[in-house]
Amino acid sequence: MKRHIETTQGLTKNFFDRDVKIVARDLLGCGLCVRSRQGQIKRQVISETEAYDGEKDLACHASRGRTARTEVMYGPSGYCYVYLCYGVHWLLNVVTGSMGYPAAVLIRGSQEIEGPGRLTKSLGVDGSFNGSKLSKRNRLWIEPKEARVTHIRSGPRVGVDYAGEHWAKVPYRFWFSKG
DNA sequence: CATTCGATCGGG
DNA sequence: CCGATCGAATGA
Repeated sequence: MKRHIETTQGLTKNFFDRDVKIVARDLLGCGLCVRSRQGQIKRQVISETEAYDGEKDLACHASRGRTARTEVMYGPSGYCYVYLCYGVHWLLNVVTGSMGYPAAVLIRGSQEIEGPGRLTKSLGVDGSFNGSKLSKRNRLWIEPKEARVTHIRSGPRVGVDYAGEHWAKVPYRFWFSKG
């Protein structure tokens, strides 16, 4: 009998408790869901992600150590790291891996909406979700992919040219196309 | 304090 | 191509 727990509670800790690159790939095709206070549910199929992998990763916010902002990334996996970018856009990340190891996946886009800032705006995700656990109870969760995602591509992350020769070019950006 | 600079977006 | 816009990080 197929367990019903995944579709009722969304992805759980064992999913996020893995290497951030694996999680970033595996999130492609999954459903990012938000329930408004009025009870309306919006669902977007994740189509593009980026992995930020620990203090050694010069593009990762945690590369400058533990601060009030990066604290969430050091905590347990499955929690949201939401921060304001360029003073305008809220960007949504999901903490992954072991407790104490700062890593997170940036959700960059869905099949309908391209762009990390546009996606959060459309879903109504803002800083108030920072530090919250992904769960239906907290109005933000991710459902497992329904179909197998093929044609996964990878390449350098966006906007991290400052991160040095290696980390600026490492292929930690993942996306898939319908082709 | 003062200054710099982004994991971006939309408009011209 | 460029300006908007603001908080985190850095340095004096």
